[in-house]
Amino acid sequence: MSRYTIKDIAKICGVGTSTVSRAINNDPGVNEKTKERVLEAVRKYHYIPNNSAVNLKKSESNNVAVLVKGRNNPFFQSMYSVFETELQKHEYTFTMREVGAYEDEMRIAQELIREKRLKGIIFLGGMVGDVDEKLEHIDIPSVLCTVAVTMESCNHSLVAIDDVKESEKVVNYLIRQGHKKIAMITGVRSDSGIGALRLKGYEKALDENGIEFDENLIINMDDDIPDYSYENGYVVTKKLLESGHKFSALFAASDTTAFGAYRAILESGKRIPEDISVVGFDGIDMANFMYPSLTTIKQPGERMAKEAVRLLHDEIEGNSVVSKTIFSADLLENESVKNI
Amino acid sequence: MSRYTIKDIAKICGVGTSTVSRAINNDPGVNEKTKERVLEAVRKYHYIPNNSAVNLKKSESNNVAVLVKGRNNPFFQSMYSVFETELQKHEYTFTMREVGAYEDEMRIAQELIREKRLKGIIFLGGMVGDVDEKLEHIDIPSVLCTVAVTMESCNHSLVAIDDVKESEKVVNYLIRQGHKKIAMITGVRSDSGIGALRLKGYEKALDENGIEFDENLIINMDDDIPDYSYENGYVVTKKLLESGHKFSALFAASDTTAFGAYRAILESGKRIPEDISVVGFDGIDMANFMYPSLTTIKQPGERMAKEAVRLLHDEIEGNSVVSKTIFSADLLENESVKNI
DNA sequence: GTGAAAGCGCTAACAT
DNA sequence: ATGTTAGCGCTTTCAC
Repeated sequence: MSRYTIKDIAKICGVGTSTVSRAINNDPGVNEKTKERVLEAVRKYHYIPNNSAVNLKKSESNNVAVLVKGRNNPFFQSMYSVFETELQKHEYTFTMREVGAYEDEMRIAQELIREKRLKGIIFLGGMVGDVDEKLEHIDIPSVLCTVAVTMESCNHSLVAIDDVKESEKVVNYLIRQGHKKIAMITGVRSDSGIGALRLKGYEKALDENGIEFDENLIINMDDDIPDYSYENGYVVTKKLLESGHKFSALFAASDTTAFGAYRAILESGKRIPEDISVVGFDGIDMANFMYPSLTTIKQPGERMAKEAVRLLHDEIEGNSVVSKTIFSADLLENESVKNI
Repeated sequence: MSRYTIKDIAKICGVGTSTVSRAINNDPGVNEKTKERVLEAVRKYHYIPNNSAVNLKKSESNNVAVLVKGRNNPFFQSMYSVFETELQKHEYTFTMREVGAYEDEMRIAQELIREKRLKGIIFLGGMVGDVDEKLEHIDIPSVLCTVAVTMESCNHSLVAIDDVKESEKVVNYLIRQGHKKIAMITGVRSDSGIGALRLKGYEKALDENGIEFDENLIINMDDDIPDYSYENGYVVTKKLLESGHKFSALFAASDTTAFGAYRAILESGKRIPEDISVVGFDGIDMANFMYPSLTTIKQPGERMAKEAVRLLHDEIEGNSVVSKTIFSADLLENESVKNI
């Protein structure tokens, strides 16, 4: 079965290629009848344009790409449909591209920019380190979304929450509920992203309340297991419980980690929240269906995605160049914390 | 900041474009020195080839695409890295493309075939209805993976499990444990995919054991909520509990649904498995960290992905045309079932 | 070992 | 309203 090109269709219909092109792309100045004839041939022979040729030819497009690092992050899942809807509202077509842990997101971004003649790009997740340097060669409007950078360290458009502040918030909440011995599961030892920021918030909260920092209650995720996984939360919590160090509350750096922690705690015969209170971070769907439901910090994923599109659009339209939006996240008070 | 093309680099280096092309693509017949010179310019000016042009020009590639319907299905998550590794082993480069619920997967497949000059394509998930008709215009080797088709109804390469048989297996297990009043959460009313197949297995198991089918114990997922979501499992289980119909065991059509069901059951004051036994289907990671851990049917995701690649490779190499592999899934006996 | 040139399939002037 | 044609940026003969 052979593949038809625009030339074939033109020949079949006895018209020029440009007429076929116009008919396909709904160009106004085409006779209704010829148009119908062309479209019928298109259907009949299952002609599908070659996007490589289209992209190559067009000097510009309305494509916007969303580049995701850590596609399986459940927190991102609430954002995908929002990106899609919002970009469509602004008449952009969009491409979602996942970048693997091993891949160079900047390289991929560059390839995409050329290949699809992107108008703009949104980076979702990832992107630690010197952001400005990394983005140096991205010569189209771009917005960072949900990346672990601090305001100051970055000279690009940005949508995020203040991980330090929010983590401080939830730990303060625990303290208000009477907890003093608060354990924390933070990122792997080498982590410099959200794990580190959330740990910083934890430390600040303790400090403000005159509670002494106890290294024994800080536990890093296991390097040999995917970080922020259920299993990691389970394994390290189990280790913590076995260590014998006492604590009345546990702050997990993510809801998924908290889920693993639940299992470890319950398995050890302890109850949540009667014996140990637990809080998470992210506010993913799962938190509400855990039993007891998980008290956590809920990031406003939908609003963040929407704002990222808005900033990108502004930048594309030239209305502004660099602007940052830091959202405040809400404490979602569920059942996993006991007032002692 | 301007974008460099191969011509620019050629000019800068004082060579022809073909030399640049050869240098970039590691063509053997290039003088080491010129090659070095070219690559340095490439680095210096951040030249990145335009993939559209590359794809357009090349008459064939080693690209294989994996087209996923329902990317967020957690069961698929264990498969992605396997596809990647296995395809790489066979020297294929691979593209993962998600197709939205609203999108026409066949259209996208066709576009991809032309755009990337695909050698083969794997369809992961989706694909209900008349598969043969849908695939009629896919003129490259293709393999269906984890789709809800029955062996007979499809004349294409296929990797799957037998949903009916496996569901029968888990229900039989419940019956062996002494359960007679077994409720089931199945797909939405209009579902003709896995929900329907798994329901059929349930019916068969009951039938074989002379247990009367009780319509009151079958509950469809709610149309107004994403199917197979936690929430759907929660909502319908709650409804079932409130209906007052008695049952000692609950079979949820997926692990995620079972997770929602857990919450509904526990919230109602009942215990798992003492009061109600629960089983799921899929065998995703989560099942092992639920409390109690969920007894379920574990689909061999990794092996299925591997086999899909093998079949595709065979087909590409012309060793075979159509072959089907039906894997058997294992009953994962965890803690959520009580012997009564 | 290297360059010139043809052409992949399409769109968009520019003609007519 | 429609056809002709020049490239988009690259790879790949084919000469040298």
